[in-house]
Amino acid sequence: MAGKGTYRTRAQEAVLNYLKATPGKHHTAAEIKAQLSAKDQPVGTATIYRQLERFVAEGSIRKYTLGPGDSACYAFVGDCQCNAHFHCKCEVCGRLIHLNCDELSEIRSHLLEHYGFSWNEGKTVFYGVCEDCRKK
Amino acid sequence: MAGKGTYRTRAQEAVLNYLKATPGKHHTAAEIKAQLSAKDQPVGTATIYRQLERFVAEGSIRKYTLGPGDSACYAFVGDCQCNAHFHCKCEVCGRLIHLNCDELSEIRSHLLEHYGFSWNEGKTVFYGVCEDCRKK
DNA sequence: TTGCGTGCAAAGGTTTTGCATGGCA
DNA sequence: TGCCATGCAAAACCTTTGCACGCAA
Repeated sequence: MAGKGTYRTRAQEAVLNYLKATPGKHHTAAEIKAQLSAKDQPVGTATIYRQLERFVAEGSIRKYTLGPGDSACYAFVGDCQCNAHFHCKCEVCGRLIHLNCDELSEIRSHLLEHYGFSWNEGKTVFYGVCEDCRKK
Repeated sequence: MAGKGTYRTRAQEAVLNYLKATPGKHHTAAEIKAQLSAKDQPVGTATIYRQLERFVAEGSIRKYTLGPGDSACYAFVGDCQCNAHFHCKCEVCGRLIHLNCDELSEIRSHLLEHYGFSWNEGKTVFYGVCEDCRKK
């Protein structure tokens, strides 16, 4: 009884390598499927979702959700200190911004102190509109 | 040619009044439909979505999206728009906590001022672990 | 009367699940 | 060989859209 996530398979590597090739850049499930097919490494839709789910749980990749009806985005997380800073995602151009900010760190203690909520900064994404897109 | 949003109808009032009854509290479209049916004021699903869309555009209510697959939430907004509404989702029990907190509102101006990032609070969810689950 | 609002049903899109087959160890 | 992983198809899910009828003004 090896348990889940034991085997290393072709489809598994294909998905992870694809995301690994562009760290920090986000891709939808449909996009991944299309790209892998173009590379002669076709992977079934269900498998892609299952792998993505696994990688997210492992912490190798991160999931960004925009809203119902829209598709979710996934991006590779390097061994970079992504857990130590904050992410802002632009809803217009899709850009992902990384911030190191002590003032925002205060939110953490505030939430814990006043609401008993232990904030996982690494998994939280601030959605909004970035400077460039706002100028237009 | 009166234009859209001209008529005041039974279904329209029913939806708005339901949300108005619990300001700040969030409800899904399905929940609204079920509750109105229970009140002998049944409203079609499509109509509910159409009304919600209108009220959101008008600014009377607010839409919160959690993620693809999940349903969107809608809540009545009082006259004070300074009081932002934040969401914390527990990764353990899945509970959604919504809080009004002026201190957190400062994040918004901070992000805008220092990074030119216009934060969409409604779409942002803080992930972490809630008080109850942390005690275990 | 005019034409907006409604309701039903069907479509649209993303994600999940069932089940038999294929592949890793 | 023993299971896990895969893939196809179908289901589940939320939301939107088309169309004819009803209702507000």
